Amino acid sequence: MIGGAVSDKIRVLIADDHEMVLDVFAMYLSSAPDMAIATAKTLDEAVDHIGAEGPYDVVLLDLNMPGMNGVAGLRRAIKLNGGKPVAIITGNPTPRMLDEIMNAGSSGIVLKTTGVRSLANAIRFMHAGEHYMPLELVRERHNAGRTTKNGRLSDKEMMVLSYLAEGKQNKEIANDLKLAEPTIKMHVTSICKKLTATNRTQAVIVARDLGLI
Amino acid sequence: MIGGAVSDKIRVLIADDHEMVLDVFAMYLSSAPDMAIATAKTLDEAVDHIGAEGPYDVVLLDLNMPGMNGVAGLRRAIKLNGGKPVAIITGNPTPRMLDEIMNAGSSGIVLKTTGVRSLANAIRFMHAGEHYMPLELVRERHNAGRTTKNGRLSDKEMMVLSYLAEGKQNKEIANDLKLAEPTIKMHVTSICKKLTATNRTQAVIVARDLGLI
DNA sequence: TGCATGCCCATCCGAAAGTATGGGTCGGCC
DNA sequence: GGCCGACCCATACTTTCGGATGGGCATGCA
Repeated sequence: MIGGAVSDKIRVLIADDHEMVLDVFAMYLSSAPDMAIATAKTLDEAVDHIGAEGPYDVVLLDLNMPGMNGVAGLRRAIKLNGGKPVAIITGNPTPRMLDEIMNAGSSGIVLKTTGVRSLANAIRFMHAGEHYMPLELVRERHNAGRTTKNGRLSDKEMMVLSYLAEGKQNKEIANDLKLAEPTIKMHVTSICKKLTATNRTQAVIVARDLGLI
Repeated sequence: MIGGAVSDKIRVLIADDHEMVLDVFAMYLSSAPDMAIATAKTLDEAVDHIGAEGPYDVVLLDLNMPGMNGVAGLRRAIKLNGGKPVAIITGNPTPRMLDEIMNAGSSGIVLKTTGVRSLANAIRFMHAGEHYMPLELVRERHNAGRTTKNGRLSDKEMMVLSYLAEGKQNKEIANDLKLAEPTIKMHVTSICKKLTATNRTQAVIVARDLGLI
């Protein structure tokens, strides 16, 4: 902490629909004397807080909260908070989600798996203008999951899989990727084998359950 | 509480990969003088605990924890805990998950959205041999979600949708439901319309995102 | 050098999916 | 009674999928 009046607390807003998580935040962080905590249970509540109290020094949003709609809610909050840091707090983010979160302009990601102790440090870090991301995420960013018992998915296969996960059909995928349709079919076949799925729909289901997408 | 020596504490085991959640449990429940809390971060850890310490009076398991594999891990824990109550703790369970959890023989479901205060009561309740389930779940059990902007899904449609979500094909579904294949096709078409999906794969995706399944 | 692997493409085929049309029963509701 | 909606079925058609076969090209490794 660099000097400053006692009243210069970091104003933190935390929003999560898991009231238990909110409880622990309030409990633990109220013992950190340099922060003032506000909480919300939906994105709309959080937005109201920001509207009424002005931008917070740090905003933490749960990704699966009502009103979030994936990164759409994140973007909304970032716009509202006037340039001050907005971060995501979540459990097991998929690689895809990580990309979207960081591309949306988030100041960082806090994992619920990391314990409360590191949270105060993460908040101060982001308040200082840094981007916070746990090491294990950075390391596994590219190679997360993708290894299955039947071999690992190649880059192209991951690419095709992400289109499958949107319900696209082979012709569309071929157009988007500038490839021929048979090539896409081949990739889909390969993906299904590696995921032990019998068709594209099952492949998407398995991939989701595995956190591949 | 029915009499008993002071040393007759309820032995509780809580397993969740969100260390934050574990923290709050330890913090809050240690102030409940009639309980002794143990924690774990994976199903295997929890199993080890049970193996070493014998069955716990109440076991709480996170559904999305490493090693759980849906209800499979729940069944494993129930078998191990020798008839004493095993419950699930989770965020936003889908109707489908609720069915599976209760059919697997769980003693109840605790929502992370309900705050810590009710947790101690839930534990004592289940320790007394009762089945615990939050009211909002009981009420919305049958009618959860299913209403979309294009109308609500009928019972038959929900049934077919659940098969779609397993990647089954029309012929299989027809056999299982003792219906003709064209009928299934009709239902699938109807489902896709109501979910604004262009094919079965997309239907499964939006249904999942909506928590319909 | 040979060989495996990943990537790309073409053609062909049968099966499945999706769409359309038409017709039937049942129950609830005005 | 007439109407509507949910459910059931059949036939027929087009598109898409999944699988198989066969070929070419580049990379890297033994």
